[in-house]
Amino acid sequence: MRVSTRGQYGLRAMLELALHYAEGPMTLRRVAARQAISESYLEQLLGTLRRAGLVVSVRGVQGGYRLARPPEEIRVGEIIRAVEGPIAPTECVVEGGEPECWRAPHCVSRLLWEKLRDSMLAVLDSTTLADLCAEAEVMTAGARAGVFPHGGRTTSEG
Amino acid sequence: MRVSTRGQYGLRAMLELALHYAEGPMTLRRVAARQAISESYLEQLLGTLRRAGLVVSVRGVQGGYRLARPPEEIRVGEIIRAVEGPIAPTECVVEGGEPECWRAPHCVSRLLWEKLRDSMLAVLDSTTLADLCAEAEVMTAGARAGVFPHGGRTTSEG
DNA sequence: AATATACCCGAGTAAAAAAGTCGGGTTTAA
DNA sequence: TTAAACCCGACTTTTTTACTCGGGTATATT
Repeated sequence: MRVSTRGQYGLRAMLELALHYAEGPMTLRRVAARQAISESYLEQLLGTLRRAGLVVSVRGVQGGYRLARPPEEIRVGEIIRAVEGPIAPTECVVEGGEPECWRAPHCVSRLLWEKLRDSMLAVLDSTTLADLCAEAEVMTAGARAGVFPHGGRTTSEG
Repeated sequence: MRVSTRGQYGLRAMLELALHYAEGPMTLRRVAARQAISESYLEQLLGTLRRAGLVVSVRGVQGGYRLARPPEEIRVGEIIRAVEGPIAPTECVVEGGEPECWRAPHCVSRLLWEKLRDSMLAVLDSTTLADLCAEAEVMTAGARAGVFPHGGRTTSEG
C-alpha cells in the first residue's frame, strides 16, 4: 500500500516549484538537482503534470516550468491523481467507478475499502501546496534558530 | 496506492472465518470456494496468517482453520500487516522505522505521508472483524429471504 | 493398519507494473 | 547561428505480484 516514486517525486517537484513560485520559471535541471531526482525521469513526470494542467512550461533558452496556479489552489490529491491515476485502495472503490464486481452488493470488505479511501482523500484533498510551504517555512525557521526540526519549538527568544 | 490481492483475499478469508466462528474449523477448500479464491494461493495466505498468530489450523481429517481469537479482538490492520507488511504510504514513514533518508529532517513531504499513514491506520486499526460481521448482518437483513449468489447463509442462527 | 482428508511448505514461473534510460526533435533568447 | 531548454515516444531493466506445483505430514475413521 505504497505511493510509487512517481507520486513521491511528483509531489517533491511540485513543492519545489511552489517554494520558488514568485521567481520565474525554474529549469528541469534545477528541480532535479535540488530534489535529487534523475533528470530524464523527472522530465517524464513534468510532462505528465503539464498535460494534467498543473504546471506550464516555457520553451527555449530562458525557459523552465512553473505552477499553472498559485500554491493555495493546488491540492496534493490532484498531483497524485495526475501521476498515479485514481486514488483508491482497491479497483472496486475508484471514485466514479462503475465496474463493480459481481459480489459488490453483498461485499462487506468493499465498505471498509470505501472508508479507507475516504480517509485518504480527506488528507490528500484538504492539503494544498501552500500548506506544505508554510510547514517548510516553520522548519527552516526552527533550523535557523538552532532548533532541530523534530523538536517542539518553532521560535526562540532573542 | 492499492492494497494487493493478498490484502484483499486475506481480509475476505478472515471475514469468512469470522462469520463461521461459532462452528468448528472451516476447511481451506470451503473458504476458497465461498470467496472465489484459488485454493493453492489461499493456502499460502492462510499459512502466513497462521504464522502471524491470527488463525489456528487443525490438521487431519476433520481439520481446517479457525480464528485464533474472537472476531472482536482481531483488527483489520493486523490482517493487512500480516500479509502485506507494514502499513505506510512510503518507506520513510513505516511505524517504528529507523532508516530515515538523509533528507528526512527538512523533508516536508514526509510530514504529509505521516498524516496520510495515520489516517489510514485510524480506519484499519479501529475496525475489527466483528464490526464487519455486524455490517454483513445488516446487509443480509435487508436482503433476507433474497437471492445469494452462492446460496450462502450467514450464521447458524435459527 | 490402511486410507482418505486436509494442512504444510518451499521452489518455481509467468505476467504485470514500476523505474529509469535514450536518442532525436522543436522552440527561442541571445 | 548557437546553445539552452523543453518535448516525446520507444526501449530496457528490475522488482513485485500473483499464482502454480509437487511432494510431505498429521489424524479421524474404518
